Amino acid sequence: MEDEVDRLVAAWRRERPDLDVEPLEVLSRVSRLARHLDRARRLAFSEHNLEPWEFDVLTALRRAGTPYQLSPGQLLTQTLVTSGTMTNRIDRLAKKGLVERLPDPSDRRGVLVRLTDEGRDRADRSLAGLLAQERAILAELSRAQRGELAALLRQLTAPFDNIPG
Amino acid sequence: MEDEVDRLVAAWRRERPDLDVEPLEVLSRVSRLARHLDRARRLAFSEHNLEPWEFDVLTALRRAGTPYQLSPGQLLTQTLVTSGTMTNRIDRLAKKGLVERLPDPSDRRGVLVRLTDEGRDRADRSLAGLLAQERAILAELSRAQRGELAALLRQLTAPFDNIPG
DNA sequence: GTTGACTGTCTTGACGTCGAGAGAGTGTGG
DNA sequence: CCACACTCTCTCGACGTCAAGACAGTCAAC
Repeated sequence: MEDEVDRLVAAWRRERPDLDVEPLEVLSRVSRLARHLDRARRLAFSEHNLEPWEFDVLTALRRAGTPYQLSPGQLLTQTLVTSGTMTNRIDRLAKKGLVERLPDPSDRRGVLVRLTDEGRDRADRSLAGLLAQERAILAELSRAQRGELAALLRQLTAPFDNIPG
Repeated sequence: MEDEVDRLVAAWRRERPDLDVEPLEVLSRVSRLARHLDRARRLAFSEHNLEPWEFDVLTALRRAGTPYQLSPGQLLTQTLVTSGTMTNRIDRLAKKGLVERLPDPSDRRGVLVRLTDEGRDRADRSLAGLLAQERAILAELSRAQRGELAALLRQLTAPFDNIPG
């Protein structure tokens, strides 16, 4: 089955036969698929009255385990946003009663963001919804193919995640 | 090599052993990698004084071939943005002299967006830069692996690209 | 020809993100 | 113990995106 990137690559080969556009076969697909996923997630979360960015923060805290708290800095590296954005997100989530800010007892510059009980419930319920949706998207592939795909992607993400950049 | 998604999945297995989080192995990596790619592209384009969104529009027109023109609607499907966003992008590119708006001779509702000579040069020059950067990122994989990865991703993107959604 | 559904583009207002930098606090080397 | 470089969070203004809807134009059925 052909996709939009096949058409894109064919067009470049016609217009710029002097260039090797093979990299686009992988990375343009990654970018476009991510964009489609964003849209699908937005739709799935709207049933739970959650925005994708809210999900990202709440689940990062949920994953941390009891007592469900992380510093803003730790949340940054997990969600790949800037510090200004995270301050804003925490403000809005706190106003909705899903998280609360506590002073970090061991560093007076620092802050700890803690999930409230309601925040924890919202995180748990929306995760199940997300997984159902993602399973449907991945039904195109066999279990073995999904494993291969995950392994190949890991090779590309690992350098970004480990060499801090 | 471990990546952030490995840590994320391990955390869920500890916190929610009742759930099957296998889908995250693939789709969280796609989302995170796309985010890293965005940042890298922004950096690469800044050498050419171009924003990623400008690149997306200019190259879509460049790929169309002589006379380098497409309707706003065609640009929408290629760039996955909404119509309001595209209107705004075209306005800004027109103000910079990289594209111009022409009335569509065959449909008076319609508009054609055409690349100017300078727009074309910018598209061509920045594409080469992007490809170089992407080649570096993909050097982690063998040629055969890149082919496999592209094929697996195509299976996931094709439904989105073909069933209009 | 008119009607009515549809299409293509643009307008508007709200929202979220970013980049740059400020301010408070830490901790190490001299 | 003091300076200085560094870390952490927050502030601010500019910007780009989105969703919803307005509006003009098209086209097929009658």
